[in-house]
Amino acid sequence: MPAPLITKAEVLARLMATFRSDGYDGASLAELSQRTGLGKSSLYHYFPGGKAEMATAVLGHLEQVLREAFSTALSCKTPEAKLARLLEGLDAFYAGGKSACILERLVASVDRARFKKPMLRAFEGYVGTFLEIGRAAGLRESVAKARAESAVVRIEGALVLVAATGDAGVFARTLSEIRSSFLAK
Amino acid sequence: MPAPLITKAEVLARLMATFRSDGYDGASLAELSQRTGLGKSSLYHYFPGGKAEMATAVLGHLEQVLREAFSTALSCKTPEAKLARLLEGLDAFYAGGKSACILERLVASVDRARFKKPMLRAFEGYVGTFLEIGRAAGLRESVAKARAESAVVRIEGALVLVAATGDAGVFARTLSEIRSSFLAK
DNA sequence: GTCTATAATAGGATAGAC
DNA sequence: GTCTATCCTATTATAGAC
Repeated sequence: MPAPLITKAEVLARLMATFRSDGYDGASLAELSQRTGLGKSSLYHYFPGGKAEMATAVLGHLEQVLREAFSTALSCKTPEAKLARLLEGLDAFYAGGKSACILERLVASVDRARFKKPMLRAFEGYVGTFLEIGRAAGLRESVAKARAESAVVRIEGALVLVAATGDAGVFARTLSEIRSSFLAK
Repeated sequence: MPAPLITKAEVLARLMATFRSDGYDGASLAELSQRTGLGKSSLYHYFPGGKAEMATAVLGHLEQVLREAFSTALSCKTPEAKLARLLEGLDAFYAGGKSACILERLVASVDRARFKKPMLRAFEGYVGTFLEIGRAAGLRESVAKARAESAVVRIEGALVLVAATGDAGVFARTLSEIRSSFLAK
Protein backbone atom coordinates (compact mmCIF):
# COMPACT_ATOMS: atom_id res chain seq x y z
CA MET A 1 0.00 0.00 0.00
CA PRO A 2 1.21 3.58 -0.52
CA ALA A 3 2.52 4.38 2.91
CA PRO A 4 0.64 7.52 3.87
CA LEU A 5 -2.39 7.39 1.57
CA ILE A 6 -4.25 4.42 2.92
CA THR A 7 -3.27 1.60 5.19
CA LYS A 8 -3.74 -2.04 4.40
CA ALA A 9 -6.08 -2.31 7.35
CA GLU A 10 -8.18 0.50 5.93
CA VAL A 11 -8.32 -1.16 2.53
CA LEU A 12 -9.46 -4.39 4.15
CA ALA A 13 -12.05 -2.52 6.20
CA ARG A 14 -13.46 -0.97 3.03
CA LEU A 15 -13.48 -4.27 1.20
CA MET A 16 -15.31 -5.78 4.14
CA ALA A 17 -17.84 -2.97 4.15
CA THR A 18 -18.49 -3.54 0.45
CA PHE A 19 -18.94 -7.28 0.84
CA ARG A 20 -21.23 -6.68 3.80
CA SER A 21 -23.49 -4.33 1.92
CA ASP A 22 -23.45 -6.00 -1.51
CA GLY A 23 -22.75 -9.62 -0.69
CA TYR A 24 -19.86 -11.56 -2.22
CA ASP A 25 -21.59 -12.39 -5.50
CA GLY A 26 -23.13 -8.95 -5.66
CA ALA A 27 -19.92 -7.00 -5.11
CA SER A 28 -18.37 -6.17 -8.48
CA LEU A 29 -14.74 -5.31 -9.03
CA ALA A 30 -15.85 -1.89 -10.16
CA GLU A 31 -17.59 -1.36 -6.83
CA LEU A 32 -14.71 -2.75 -4.82
CA SER A 33 -12.35 -0.48 -6.74
CA GLN A 34 -14.49 2.58 -6.22
CA ARG A 35 -15.06 2.05 -2.51
CA THR A 36 -11.43 1.37 -1.72
CA GLY A 37 -10.29 4.22 -3.90
CA LEU A 38 -7.86 1.85 -5.60
CA GLY A 39 -7.92 1.09 -9.30
CA LYS A 40 -8.57 -2.46 -10.38
CA SER A 41 -4.92 -2.97 -11.17
CA SER A 42 -3.93 -1.85 -7.70
CA LEU A 43 -6.37 -4.28 -6.20
CA TYR A 44 -4.88 -7.06 -8.30
CA HIS A 45 -1.44 -5.97 -7.25
CA TYR A 46 -2.33 -6.64 -3.62
CA PHE A 47 -4.69 -9.51 -4.25
CA PRO A 48 -3.45 -11.44 -7.31
CA GLY A 49 -6.14 -14.03 -6.68
CA GLY A 50 -8.84 -11.47 -7.35
CA LYS A 51 -12.11 -11.23 -5.51
CA ALA A 52 -11.74 -14.56 -3.74
CA GLU A 53 -8.38 -13.52 -2.32
CA MET A 54 -9.84 -10.21 -1.23
CA ALA A 55 -12.54 -12.08 0.65
CA THR A 56 -10.11 -14.44 2.37
CA ALA A 57 -7.90 -11.48 3.30
CA VAL A 58 -10.98 -9.79 4.74
CA LEU A 59 -11.67 -12.92 6.78
CA GLY A 60 -8.14 -12.80 8.14
CA HIS A 61 -8.56 -9.17 9.01
CA LEU A 62 -11.90 -9.93 10.65
CA GLU A 63 -10.26 -12.55 12.80
CA GLN A 64 -7.82 -9.97 14.12
CA VAL A 65 -10.53 -7.41 14.74
CA LEU A 66 -12.66 -9.95 16.55
CA ARG A 67 -9.77 -11.29 18.55
CA GLU A 68 -9.16 -7.79 19.87
CA ALA A 69 -12.81 -7.17 20.63
CA PHE A 70 -13.15 -10.57 22.23
CA SER A 71 -10.04 -10.27 24.37
CA THR A 72 -11.14 -6.82 25.49
CA ALA A 73 -14.43 -8.30 26.60
CA LEU A 74 -12.81 -11.28 28.26
CA SER A 75 -10.45 -9.00 30.19
CA CYS A 76 -13.33 -7.56 32.16
CA LYS A 77 -13.58 -8.79 35.72
CA THR A 78 -17.00 -10.24 36.23
CA PRO A 79 -18.83 -12.50 33.78
CA GLU A 80 -21.59 -9.89 33.66
CA ALA A 81 -19.11 -7.24 32.61
CA LYS A 82 -17.52 -9.54 30.02
CA LEU A 83 -20.90 -10.26 28.51
CA ALA A 84 -21.99 -6.63 28.54
CA ARG A 85 -18.77 -5.53 26.87
CA LEU A 86 -19.02 -8.23 24.24
CA LEU A 87 -22.59 -7.34 23.38
CA GLU A 88 -21.71 -3.65 23.18
CA GLY A 89 -18.94 -4.48 20.77
CA LEU A 90 -21.23 -6.59 18.62
CA ASP A 91 -23.93 -3.94 18.66
CA ALA A 92 -21.39 -1.46 17.34
CA PHE A 93 -19.92 -3.86 14.80
CA TYR A 94 -23.35 -4.61 13.36
CA ALA A 95 -24.44 -0.96 13.62
CA GLY A 96 -27.42 -1.86 15.75
CA GLY A 97 -28.37 -4.61 13.32
CA LYS A 98 -28.28 -2.46 10.19
CA SER A 99 -25.00 -3.90 8.89
CA ALA A 100 -24.94 -7.48 7.72
CA CYS A 101 -22.54 -10.14 8.93
CA ILE A 102 -19.63 -10.70 6.57
CA LEU A 103 -19.63 -14.38 7.47
CA GLU A 104 -23.23 -14.77 6.43
CA ARG A 105 -22.52 -12.97 3.16
CA LEU A 106 -19.69 -15.33 2.31
CA VAL A 107 -21.65 -18.39 3.42
CA ALA A 108 -24.40 -17.38 1.02
CA SER A 109 -22.07 -17.03 -1.96
CA VAL A 110 -21.71 -19.41 -4.85
CA ASP A 111 -18.01 -19.75 -3.99
CA ARG A 112 -18.74 -20.60 -0.36
CA ALA A 113 -16.61 -23.74 -0.55
CA ARG A 114 -13.49 -21.60 -0.95
CA PHE A 115 -14.10 -19.92 2.38
CA LYS A 116 -15.14 -22.98 4.32
CA LYS A 117 -12.10 -23.33 6.56
CA PRO A 118 -11.64 -19.70 7.62
CA MET A 119 -15.38 -19.38 8.14
CA LEU A 120 -15.47 -22.41 10.35
CA ARG A 121 -12.60 -20.92 12.35
CA ALA A 122 -14.39 -17.61 12.63
CA PHE A 123 -17.61 -19.17 13.85
CA GLU A 124 -15.74 -21.33 16.32
CA GLY A 125 -14.03 -18.25 17.70
CA TYR A 126 -17.34 -16.44 17.80
CA VAL A 127 -19.17 -19.19 19.68
CA GLY A 128 -16.05 -19.87 21.72
CA THR A 129 -16.02 -16.38 23.16
CA PHE A 130 -19.53 -16.77 24.51
CA LEU A 131 -18.56 -20.20 25.74
CA GLU A 132 -15.66 -18.82 27.75
CA ILE A 133 -17.91 -16.27 29.39
CA GLY A 134 -20.35 -19.01 30.31
CA ARG A 135 -17.54 -21.07 31.77
CA ALA A 136 -16.20 -18.09 33.70
CA ALA A 137 -19.65 -17.72 35.21
CA GLY A 138 -19.53 -21.30 36.39
CA LEU A 139 -22.22 -22.64 34.11
CA ARG A 140 -22.26 -26.36 33.48
CA GLU A 141 -20.24 -27.10 30.36
CA SER A 142 -23.24 -28.47 28.47
CA VAL A 143 -25.33 -25.44 29.39
CA ALA A 144 -22.56 -23.03 28.45
CA LYS A 145 -22.16 -24.73 25.09
CA ALA A 146 -25.85 -24.67 24.30
CA ARG A 147 -26.21 -21.03 25.28
CA ALA A 148 -23.12 -19.94 23.38
CA GLU A 149 -24.36 -21.58 20.22
CA SER A 150 -27.81 -20.16 20.76
CA ALA A 151 -26.45 -16.65 21.22
CA VAL A 152 -24.67 -16.69 17.87
CA VAL A 153 -27.68 -18.31 16.20
CA ARG A 154 -29.92 -15.55 17.49
CA ILE A 155 -27.59 -12.75 16.48
CA GLU A 156 -27.28 -14.09 12.95
CA GLY A 157 -31.02 -14.63 12.71
CA ALA A 158 -31.82 -11.18 14.02
CA LEU A 159 -29.61 -9.68 11.32
CA VAL A 160 -31.64 -11.49 8.66
CA LEU A 161 -34.91 -10.19 10.06
CA VAL A 162 -33.63 -6.64 10.32
CA ALA A 163 -32.49 -6.77 6.73
CA ALA A 164 -35.88 -8.08 5.66
CA THR A 165 -38.12 -5.84 7.74
CA GLY A 166 -35.98 -2.76 8.21
CA ASP A 167 -36.86 -2.89 11.90
CA ALA A 168 -33.71 -2.71 13.97
CA GLY A 169 -35.79 -3.36 17.07
CA VAL A 170 -35.48 -7.09 16.51
CA PHE A 171 -31.73 -6.85 16.88
CA ALA A 172 -31.93 -4.74 20.03
CA ARG A 173 -34.45 -7.13 21.59
CA THR A 174 -32.26 -10.08 20.69
CA LEU A 175 -29.16 -8.63 22.31
CA SER A 176 -31.22 -7.64 25.31
CA GLU A 177 -32.61 -11.15 25.65
CA ILE A 178 -29.10 -12.60 25.50
CA ARG A 179 -27.90 -10.11 28.07
CA SER A 180 -30.61 -11.06 30.54
CA SER A 181 -30.70 -14.82 30.05
CA PHE A 182 -27.23 -15.96 29.09
CA LEU A 183 -25.81 -16.11 32.60
CA ALA A 184 -28.94 -17.24 34.41
CA LYS A 185 -28.33 -20.15 36.75
CA MET B 1 -46.66 -23.67 -19.54
CA PRO B 2 -46.96 -26.67 -21.85
CA ALA B 3 -49.88 -28.49 -20.32
CA PRO B 4 -48.56 -31.97 -19.60
CA LEU B 5 -44.81 -31.46 -19.60
CA ILE B 6 -44.33 -29.39 -16.52
CA THR B 7 -46.70 -27.38 -14.40
CA LYS B 8 -46.22 -23.77 -13.50
CA ALA B 9 -45.98 -24.78 -9.87
CA GLU B 10 -43.18 -27.19 -10.72
CA VAL B 11 -41.31 -24.50 -12.64
CA LEU B 12 -41.63 -22.16 -9.67
CA ALA B 13 -40.48 -24.89 -7.31
CA ARG B 14 -37.38 -25.46 -9.42
CA LEU B 15 -36.64 -21.76 -9.67
CA MET B 16 -36.96 -21.55 -5.91
CA ALA B 17 -34.61 -24.48 -5.44
CA THR B 18 -32.05 -22.77 -7.66
CA PHE B 19 -32.28 -19.46 -5.83
CA ARG B 20 -32.01 -21.28 -2.53
CA SER B 21 -28.85 -23.10 -3.49
CA ASP B 22 -27.12 -20.39 -5.52
CA GLY B 23 -28.54 -17.20 -4.05
CA TYR B 24 -30.23 -14.53 -6.13
CA ASP B 25 -27.06 -12.83 -7.33
CA GLY B 26 -25.36 -16.16 -7.82
CA ALA B 27 -28.09 -17.82 -9.88
CA SER B 28 -27.39 -17.27 -13.56
CA LEU B 29 -29.98 -17.52 -16.31
CA ALA B 30 -28.07 -20.46 -17.69
CA GLU B 31 -28.46 -22.27 -14.38
CA LEU B 32 -32.11 -21.32 -14.03
CA SER B 33 -32.72 -22.54 -17.56
CA GLN B 34 -30.94 -25.81 -17.00
CA ARG B 35 -32.61 -26.62 -13.71
CA THR B 36 -36.11 -25.81 -14.92
CA GLY B 37 -35.54 -27.63 -18.19
CA LEU B 38 -36.80 -24.57 -20.03
CA GLY B 39 -34.75 -22.62 -22.55
CA LYS B 40 -33.91 -19.04 -21.78
CA SER B 41 -36.49 -17.86 -24.27
CA SER B 42 -39.17 -19.89 -22.57
CA LEU B 43 -38.24 -18.40 -19.25
CA TYR B 44 -38.50 -14.92 -20.72
CA HIS B 45 -41.82 -15.86 -22.26
CA TYR B 46 -43.23 -16.55 -18.79
CA PHE B 47 -41.21 -13.96 -16.94
CA PRO B 48 -40.65 -11.00 -19.28
CA GLY B 49 -39.10 -9.10 -16.42
CA GLY B 50 -36.26 -11.61 -16.23
CA LYS B 51 -34.64 -12.83 -13.06
CA ALA B 52 -36.31 -10.27 -10.84
CA GLU B 53 -39.74 -11.32 -12.03
CA MET B 54 -38.85 -14.96 -11.51
CA ALA B 55 -37.92 -14.16 -7.93
CA THR B 56 -41.12 -12.25 -7.22
CA ALA B 57 -43.15 -15.08 -8.76
CA VAL B 58 -41.27 -17.51 -6.54
CA LEU B 59 -42.18 -15.36 -3.53
CA GLY B 60 -45.83 -15.54 -4.54
CA HIS B 61 -45.58 -19.28 -4.89
CA LEU B 62 -43.86 -19.50 -1.53
CA GLU B 63 -46.69 -17.62 0.10
CA GLN B 64 -49.16 -20.20 -1.18
CA VAL B 65 -47.02 -23.11 -0.08
CA LEU B 66 -46.55 -21.61 3.36
CA ARG B 67 -50.20 -20.73 3.71
CA GLU B 68 -51.07 -24.38 3.15
CA ALA B 69 -48.42 -25.64 5.54
CA PHE B 70 -49.41 -23.08 8.12
CA SER B 71 -53.13 -23.74 7.89
CA THR B 72 -52.49 -27.46 8.15
CA ALA B 73 -50.58 -26.83 11.35
CA LEU B 74 -53.17 -24.44 12.73
CA SER B 75 -55.95 -26.96 12.06
CA CYS B 76 -54.54 -29.32 14.67
CA LYS B 77 -56.48 -29.43 17.89
CA THR B 78 -54.09 -28.62 20.69
CA PRO B 79 -51.47 -25.88 20.66
CA GLU B 80 -48.86 -28.58 21.23
CA ALA B 81 -50.00 -30.42 18.12
CA LYS B 82 -50.11 -27.21 16.08
CA LEU B 83 -46.56 -26.39 17.09
CA ALA B 84 -45.30 -29.90 16.48
CA ARG B 85 -46.87 -29.99 13.04
CA LEU B 86 -45.48 -26.59 12.12
CA LEU B 87 -41.98 -27.53 13.19
CA GLU B 88 -42.18 -30.80 11.27
CA GLY B 89 -43.20 -28.88 8.18
CA LEU B 90 -40.33 -26.44 8.60
CA ASP B 91 -37.85 -29.22 9.21
CA ALA B 92 -38.92 -30.79 5.94
CA PHE B 93 -38.95 -27.51 4.04
CA TYR B 94 -35.41 -26.71 5.15
CA ALA B 95 -34.26 -30.32 4.70
CA GLY B 96 -33.12 -30.56 8.28
CA GLY B 97 -31.27 -27.27 7.95
CA LYS B 98 -29.36 -28.19 4.80
CA SER B 99 -31.48 -26.04 2.47
CA ALA B 100 -31.26 -22.30 2.79
CA CYS B 101 -34.20 -19.96 3.26
CA ILE B 102 -35.30 -18.30 0.04
CA LEU B 103 -36.21 -15.17 1.98
CA GLU B 104 -32.72 -14.86 3.35
CA ARG B 105 -31.26 -15.34 -0.12
CA LEU B 106 -33.35 -12.52 -1.53
CA VAL B 107 -32.71 -10.27 1.45
CA ALA B 108 -28.99 -10.71 0.85
CA SER B 109 -29.18 -9.78 -2.82
CA VAL B 110 -28.10 -6.53 -4.39
CA ASP B 111 -31.65 -6.08 -5.72
CA ARG B 112 -33.20 -6.59 -2.27
CA ALA B 113 -35.17 -3.34 -2.54
CA ARG B 114 -37.26 -4.86 -5.34
CA PHE B 115 -38.47 -7.63 -3.06
CA LYS B 116 -39.05 -5.55 0.04
CA LYS B 117 -42.84 -5.66 0.14
CA PRO B 118 -43.40 -9.35 -0.57
CA MET B 119 -40.61 -10.27 1.82
CA LEU B 120 -42.11 -8.20 4.57
CA ARG B 121 -45.43 -9.95 3.95
CA ALA B 122 -43.76 -13.33 4.02
CA PHE B 123 -41.96 -12.67 7.30
CA GLU B 124 -45.14 -11.28 8.85
CA GLY B 125 -46.98 -14.44 7.87
CA TYR B 126 -44.11 -16.53 9.18
CA VAL B 127 -43.99 -14.83 12.58
CA GLY B 128 -47.78 -14.55 12.59
CA THR B 129 -48.21 -18.31 12.45
CA PHE B 130 -46.13 -18.80 15.57
CA LEU B 131 -48.01 -15.91 17.13
CA GLU B 132 -51.36 -17.57 16.54
CA ILE B 133 -50.17 -20.76 18.15
CA GLY B 134 -48.99 -18.80 21.15
CA ARG B 135 -52.35 -17.06 21.40
CA ALA B 136 -54.21 -20.36 21.07
CA ALA B 137 -52.18 -21.62 24.00
CA GLY B 138 -53.33 -18.69 26.07
CA LEU B 139 -49.98 -16.95 26.33
CA ARG B 140 -50.02 -13.27 27.17
CA GLU B 141 -49.99 -11.26 23.93
CA SER B 142 -46.62 -9.68 24.67
CA VAL B 143 -45.11 -13.05 25.49
CA ALA B 144 -46.57 -14.66 22.40
CA LYS B 145 -45.18 -11.87 20.22
CA ALA B 146 -41.72 -12.06 21.69
CA ARG B 147 -41.57 -15.83 21.38
CA ALA B 148 -42.91 -15.85 17.83
CA GLU B 149 -40.29 -13.36 16.72
CA SER B 150 -37.60 -15.26 18.57
CA ALA B 151 -38.60 -18.55 16.94
CA VAL B 152 -38.19 -17.15 13.43
CA VAL B 153 -34.97 -15.41 14.42
CA ARG B 154 -33.54 -18.68 15.71
CA ILE B 155 -34.58 -20.67 12.68
CA GLU B 156 -32.98 -18.17 10.31
CA GLY B 157 -29.85 -18.00 12.42
CA ALA B 158 -29.55 -21.76 12.67
CA LEU B 159 -29.67 -21.99 8.87
CA VAL B 160 -26.72 -19.62 8.65
CA LEU B 161 -24.67 -21.67 11.09
CA VAL B 162 -25.49 -24.93 9.35
CA ALA B 163 -24.40 -23.43 6.05
CA ALA B 164 -21.17 -22.24 7.61
CA THR B 165 -20.26 -25.29 9.65
CA GLY B 166 -21.95 -28.09 7.75
CA ASP B 167 -23.30 -29.33 11.06
CA ALA B 168 -27.05 -29.85 10.77
CA GLY B 169 -27.16 -30.55 14.49
CA VAL B 170 -27.50 -26.84 15.18
CA PHE B 171 -30.76 -26.78 13.27
CA ALA B 172 -32.14 -29.84 15.03
CA ARG B 173 -31.22 -28.44 18.43
CA THR B 174 -32.83 -25.14 17.55
CA LEU B 175 -36.12 -26.70 16.51
CA SER B 176 -36.02 -28.89 19.58
CA GLU B 177 -35.45 -25.90 21.81
CA ILE B 178 -38.40 -24.09 20.25
CA ARG B 179 -40.57 -27.16 20.65
CA SER B 180 -39.84 -27.45 24.34
CA SER B 181 -39.89 -23.79 25.33
CA PHE B 182 -42.32 -21.98 23.06
CA LEU B 183 -45.48 -22.89 24.94
CA ALA B 184 -44.07 -22.84 28.48
CA LYS B 185 -46.19 -20.85 30.88
C1' DG C 1 -44.37 -22.11 -26.40
C1' DT C 2 -40.06 -23.60 -27.44
C1' DC C 3 -35.80 -23.63 -29.79
C1' DT C 4 -31.16 -21.85 -31.92
C1' DA C 5 -28.60 -18.08 -32.66
C1' DT C 6 -27.03 -13.78 -31.49
C1' DA C 7 -26.86 -9.18 -29.80
C1' DA C 8 -25.40 -6.16 -25.99
C1' DT C 9 -23.38 -5.50 -21.83
C1' DA C 10 -21.23 -6.25 -17.54
C1' DG C 11 -17.85 -8.69 -15.08
C1' DG C 12 -13.29 -10.45 -13.93
C1' DA C 13 -8.77 -10.12 -15.09
C1' DT C 14 -4.37 -8.52 -17.53
C1' DA C 15 -0.83 -5.52 -20.24
C1' DG C 16 2.10 -2.06 -20.31
C1' DA C 17 3.15 2.85 -19.61
C1' DC C 18 4.46 5.88 -15.97
C1' DG D 1 2.15 1.00 -6.95
C1' DT D 2 -0.97 3.09 -9.69
C1' DC D 3 -3.20 4.31 -13.88
C1' DT D 4 -5.50 3.80 -18.65
C1' DA D 5 -6.72 0.86 -21.89
C1' DT D 6 -8.03 -3.50 -23.21
C1' DC D 7 -9.12 -8.51 -23.46
C1' DC D 8 -12.02 -12.35 -22.71
C1' DT D 9 -15.62 -14.62 -20.85
C1' DA D 10 -20.08 -15.01 -18.78
C1' DT D 11 -24.40 -12.97 -18.39
C1' DT D 12 -28.63 -10.87 -19.44
C1' DA D 13 -31.70 -10.31 -22.83
C1' DT D 14 -33.78 -10.46 -27.60
C1' DA D 15 -34.80 -11.97 -32.58
C1' DG D 16 -36.85 -14.89 -35.47
C1' DA D 17 -37.71 -19.63 -37.19
C1' DC D 18 -40.61 -23.58 -36.17
